[in-house]
Amino acid sequence: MQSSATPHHLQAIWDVVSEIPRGTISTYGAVAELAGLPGRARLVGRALRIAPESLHLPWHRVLAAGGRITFPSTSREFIEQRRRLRSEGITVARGRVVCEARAGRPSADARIEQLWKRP
DNA sequence: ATATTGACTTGGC
DNA sequence: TGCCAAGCCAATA
Repeated sequence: MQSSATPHHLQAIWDVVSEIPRGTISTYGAVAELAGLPGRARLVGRALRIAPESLHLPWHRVLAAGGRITFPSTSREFIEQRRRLRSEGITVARGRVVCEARAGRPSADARIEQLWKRP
């Protein structure tokens, strides 16, 4: 039997993130909840940090509460995340996603809508 | 075994 | 807007 090296909760988090549609965004907290781990946003951050490159997760679509990018504004990660978001048509200003950019995806299915809960 | 850290969140001032 | 304290908890030191 396989005593998996990857804990169940990490896999659950990666699964949720992999389902975030292109052009839409979510938050660490929301992902944690959908993964069945309410209140454990930090674990989501960690899960993304150690995620195997081979999974090609859309990590840039996961933001901190309020649509903020959590990396230092001068860091390579910050620049890269902002670049990827913009390439999907999402507006980013002052380190955060602009409201209109979040709401502009009414077509997303119900499950995905739960990802973004703060207006 | 104890202390600190961190890709977080919420509430309060 | 911003800083701080709590709550969160696996990984590091």
